[in-house]
Amino acid sequence: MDVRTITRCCEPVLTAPLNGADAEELASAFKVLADPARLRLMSLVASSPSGEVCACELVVPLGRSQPTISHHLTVLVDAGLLARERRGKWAWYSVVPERVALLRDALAVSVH
Amino acid sequence: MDVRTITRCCEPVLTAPLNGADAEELASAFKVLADPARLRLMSLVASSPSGEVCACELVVPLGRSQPTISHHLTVLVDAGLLARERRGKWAWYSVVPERVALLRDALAVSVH
DNA sequence: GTTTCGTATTGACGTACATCTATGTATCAG
DNA sequence: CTGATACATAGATGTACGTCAATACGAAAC
Repeated sequence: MDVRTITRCCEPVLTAPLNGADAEELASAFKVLADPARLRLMSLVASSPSGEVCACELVVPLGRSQPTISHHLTVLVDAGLLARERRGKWAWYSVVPERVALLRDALAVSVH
Repeated sequence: MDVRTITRCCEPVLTAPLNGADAEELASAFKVLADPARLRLMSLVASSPSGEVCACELVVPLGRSQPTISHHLTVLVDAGLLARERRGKWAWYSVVPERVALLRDALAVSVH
């Protein structure tokens, strides 16, 4: 998903019927979160005191190969959930809270 | 996912590091929402004035076969997101807002 | 009982994707 | 320049799952 759509994604699921396009977009967003490795990466980055984590600190705790971690981090960055900043040889990642909040708001419950 | 776990699922993603088991559980929950057909079903049921919808009203708007709709509805029920009630030949579905709220709360953002 | 209708299940097929190994790219040290 | 380090990319493989046609199940009508 294009990060530039961050201000408009996503329509609430539970207030009005979703059309096909909005459903595809929102499903793609949830698909990024629908993986245990990516959820753990999000939580590790978010729970860091400094708010950012070097990729080198993420391989061991997840117990996956370095390419796999790199792949998941790229997916999260492409989805706008993480921000990547390169410093020399290292890549530092931080959570984009506005993006998470948008997905959260998509699950707003309307009381009947 | 077992509906009986409704009161404990899920750990917040962004406040503390997720262990493997919690990550698996939460990923399974999001996986249910990571499908456009299921999101549209949720929105159609939720936006019904009466709060419940007959399965017979859900096939045409989604443009999929009846078995496919039935499959998705079963997935949503098994995940605790929808409740099914049979009345004679018909099956009526309603949203379980507490369950949606739990997933929503799992995306709570902790401000640094 | 028989038929009809609404829904659920089964089995098959194709696609998507998580993961790995191997390799490429970029940066720093010497 | 050379080697080492950190990360990304490419290609391959196995599994998961969305979808359908066909069938089974169950309830109501006659």
